[in-house]
Amino acid sequence: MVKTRIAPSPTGFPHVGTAYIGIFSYAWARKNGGRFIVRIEDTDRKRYVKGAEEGILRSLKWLGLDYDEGPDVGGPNGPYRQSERLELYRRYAQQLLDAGLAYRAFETSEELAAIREELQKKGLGYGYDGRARRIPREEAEARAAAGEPHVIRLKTPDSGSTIITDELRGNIEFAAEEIPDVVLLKSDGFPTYHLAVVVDDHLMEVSDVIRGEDWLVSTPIQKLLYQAFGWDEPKWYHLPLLRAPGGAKLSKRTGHTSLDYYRQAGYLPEALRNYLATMGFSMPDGREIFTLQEMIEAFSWDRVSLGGPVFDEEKLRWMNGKYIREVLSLEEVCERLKPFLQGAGLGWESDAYLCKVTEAMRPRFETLSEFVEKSAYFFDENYPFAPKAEKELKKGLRELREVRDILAALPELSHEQSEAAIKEYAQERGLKLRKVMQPLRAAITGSLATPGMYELLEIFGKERVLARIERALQHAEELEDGR
RNA sequence: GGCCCCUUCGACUAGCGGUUAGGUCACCGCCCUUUCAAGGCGGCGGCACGGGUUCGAGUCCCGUAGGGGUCACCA
Repeated sequence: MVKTRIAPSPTGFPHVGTAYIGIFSYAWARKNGGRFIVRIEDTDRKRYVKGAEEGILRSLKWLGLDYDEGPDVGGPNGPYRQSERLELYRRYAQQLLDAGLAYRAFETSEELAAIREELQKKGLGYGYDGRARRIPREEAEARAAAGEPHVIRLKTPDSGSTIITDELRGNIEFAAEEIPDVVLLKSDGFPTYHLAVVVDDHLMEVSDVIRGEDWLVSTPIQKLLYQAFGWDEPKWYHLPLLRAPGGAKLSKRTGHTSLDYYRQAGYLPEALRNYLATMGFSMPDGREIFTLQEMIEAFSWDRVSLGGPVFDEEKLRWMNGKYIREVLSLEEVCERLKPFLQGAGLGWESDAYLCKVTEAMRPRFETLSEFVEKSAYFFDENYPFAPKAEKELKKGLRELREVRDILAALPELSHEQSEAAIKEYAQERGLKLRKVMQPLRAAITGSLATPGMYELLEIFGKERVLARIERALQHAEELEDGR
């Protein structure tokens, strides 16, 4: 059975990179009718951030990546939090020690720094020369028994090479000199990534490891570990890393990397997930808007490209707008807008009203928060007047008063009736339509960028329109006086 | 710097030996139009470079360059 996992570290906010890898892991598992699991890699006590795990799990769910096993849902191979599996790692480290495949090392961090520097001078790329291998077994055990702080290191080959198979790139060969005797168990008794990931992936029966390319060069270490334990290694897939505009790895400095940001900015999880999927994956028919389900159906590794994709928020915005105006139903969009309106302290008289406004605004906003920014005048009678709107008001006072009377004479401001009346008025007076529309628009919205006038009139209704015009007229007078 | 990976328009990508190198975002123009959008139509723009292999290379091989990753008791 195909089993994939996402293994985030709770060291901060939920990262888009986690979601990106998660989407591919999820798709591959579902494609094969397999399982997708979440494991929390919290073995670094220094970098642990309280609440980070919750944020990550919430984000995965938000994106629709439901997992079959995880720290909060359990599963047959738990616990799914590495900090709760320490005994396991110690036991397996001991096993390697007993087999002579690992050894205890007693250098302090200062000594290691010195060794590293020395090796650096000799032009060697990494930081430990394996000197503790020479400590006799009995002596090492005695020192350990006496409580001397130490780590356990993997004994890697002195010569030859290790060849790994990356499913996306083929065989990659690493010379023995490139594979250091890495630490497996730290002096605090916690495992390092290498030990923990191998033990857990094996015990949790992960068959396909899908992760970021930054892990590629550490794969031989893990392969060696699988061999040391006598276990079958999983298939390895290394996805290119997301880049920031300019090419550097996406980071806090170069762009928005927190999933919380995207949620708060009013991006839809469907759109973000869709956009992330296009970072490396493409549909056979070239379509860019597709559901998770459609991705799963069409998914194939030879449709995945290996160049590091640049994350372009501009295009994400476009895609989000596309979802708002073409993918989600109008009712769905209205629902999603509610928390954003509430967050801005705006209320709406009824769902029907909110939906009418949303319908009119639909082609005019690309994120949910943008709707709030551009639509406040629909939800507040004391809307402000933009400078440009004030200018239109002053220029068109006469037309505004006249059109007010025209509208006041109508029984109701339906699209059809308003249009007929306004057009007739403009024609009789020989006015360009915009000469009457712009002052009216400025008056009833305080803005010059709005939906069509007849929709506005219908949405507000006669009473509110007339009240708004009066208020604008008054505002214009105050402007005159102030001058 | 050593090692490893990657390389098609500014960005995301299609292409899997024979294509006028296609699509999307962005940008520009036109249309629609009461404003702003959306939408429609059109345009700009690319196979990093050099060698091979081949009747024929964006597609295969080698080299160079560029970009990225990695060299922790972090993941």
